[in-house]
Amino acid sequence: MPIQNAEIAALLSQEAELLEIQGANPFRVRAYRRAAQTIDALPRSVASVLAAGEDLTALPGIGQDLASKIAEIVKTGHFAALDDLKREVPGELATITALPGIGPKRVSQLHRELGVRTLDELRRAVEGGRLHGLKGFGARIEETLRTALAKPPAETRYKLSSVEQEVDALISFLKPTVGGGRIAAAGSFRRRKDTVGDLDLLATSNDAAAVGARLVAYENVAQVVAHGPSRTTIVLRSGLQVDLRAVANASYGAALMYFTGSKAHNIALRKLANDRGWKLNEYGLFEGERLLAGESEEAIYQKLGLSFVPPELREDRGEIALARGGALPNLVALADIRGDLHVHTTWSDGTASIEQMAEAAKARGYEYLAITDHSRRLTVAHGLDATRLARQIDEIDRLNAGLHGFTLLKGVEVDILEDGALDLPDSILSRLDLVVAAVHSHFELPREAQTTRIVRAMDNPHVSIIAHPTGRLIGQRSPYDLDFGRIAAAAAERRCRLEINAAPDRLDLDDVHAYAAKEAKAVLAVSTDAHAPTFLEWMRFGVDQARRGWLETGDVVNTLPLSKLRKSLRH
DNA sequence: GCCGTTTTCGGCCCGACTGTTTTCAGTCG
Repeated sequence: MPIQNAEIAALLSQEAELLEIQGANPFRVRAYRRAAQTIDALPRSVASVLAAGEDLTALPGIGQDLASKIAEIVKTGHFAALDDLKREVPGELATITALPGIGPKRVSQLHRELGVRTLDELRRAVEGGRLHGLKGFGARIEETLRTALAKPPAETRYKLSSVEQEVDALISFLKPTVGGGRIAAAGSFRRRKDTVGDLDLLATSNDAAAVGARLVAYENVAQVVAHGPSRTTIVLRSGLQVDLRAVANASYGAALMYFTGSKAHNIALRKLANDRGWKLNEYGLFEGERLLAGESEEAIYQKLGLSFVPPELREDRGEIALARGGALPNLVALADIRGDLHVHTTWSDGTASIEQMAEAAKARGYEYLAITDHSRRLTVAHGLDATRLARQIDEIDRLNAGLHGFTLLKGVEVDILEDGALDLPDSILSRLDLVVAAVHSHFELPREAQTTRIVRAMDNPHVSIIAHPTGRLIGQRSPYDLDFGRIAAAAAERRCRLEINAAPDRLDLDDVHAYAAKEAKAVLAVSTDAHAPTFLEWMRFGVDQARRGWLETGDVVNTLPLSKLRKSLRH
């Protein structure tokens, strides 16, 4: 099986780690990191890009040298330069740099002077008091190490939806200290990434120190990592790290921009500033000492000759070049969504009646709502057989007669069986307005079989949408093995839509896949998969991911008004 | 190692905080 992008990226990252420990040119290290990031976010597999005879040097941050190294990895499955490097620098040293307070310099020193190569050896060195007298290692660092070694920090990311609750609580807690100033969440949270590693808060206040002091006093603080006059870092009991930065009002935009990131986007912007002989930092855009812009992000982008880049696009995936030409996509927004095309009711495993779901959808200002209960194979969810589905169709017809300015669409979420056949006969599917098809079993099929299975399901002309196409559950279940390029191309050909499932623990497709789907000219549907009326609110999480995938209204089928949606569904 | 509407060589984002030091290196974001 061809090597996956994530594996290539991991090899490049390892190379960067070891080069850094070795003391290599930091820009060379960065080049490997950047290449790893580019490959990781690439919508198509590198193997298929190469197979198509395309040139990797077209990708940002990949030149001749890296292109040939990546080609070597794809061809042989090995990275000779990394293997060589591992002979000079033990690969396990990289695990030690993950400890707080220990970076490449100290790890290299530990290796050089104490022969430490692994976490275990480090633990023995600390316990044996062998760090005493080591230059640059004082009592505090030793204590930090002792703590970290006893309980290694788990690399966890938190679901966007759960961080959102924490943000609301923190902001209302800190609000009293900012006076007339502002407070906002930035970082990957503001970029609406599906998961958040740590939370970045920004405040403007006349009394910056007071904001930090208040954060340290927050009841859920488990640890204060750093606490200075303008920056405070704490860890909450939940394990979530919170970084607070306070600046003056005149720097709000610059600080928001800096703290929103991404890091790669910032570096690219600062380089643009440099090219003009200016300097960009979290306090503003400067020509010498003179402030050119700083209070708003808009003004800074404008000065740099760019249109405003929505936070969701700030990943250095080509957005800066487009912003220079004023050619950024006009991203889909929550207000563009006219209905939900995937919800459940008490007819299967939902908790509310069709009427209650319709009521909630109407209250959201929707024009339509598709009722898509499970099919018979999903017995645990009381899936519908053809007979019950026929009764539900009659029930919806009856309800529609009493509704005004709002329409219930007749649908189903039909199981895709192991061989790609559907769980209900065409005779009943043909009576529906739309058919959502989904994989709920046999997640372990090999890539070829899984891909063919889903393409076969799309071969059925009744199938309108493939639900949660990769099957991932964030933090719980990996996506099943798929050739997503084939899925997206097949969807485009058959005019079958691919879903962005907005449920916070799915967000499936994710941003990168959504982008790839658009590239393949497939159309998407953003749906909540709500099993209760309140969960219709999840739509915004789906729209967030759609925006991160560069989608515009034309890419999302449920931005269409009802009449056009109906035409589209008929093909 | 990458990259060029000043450049194919010489740059490469920038600052806060900590700890261990007496002026700064390392780490982090």
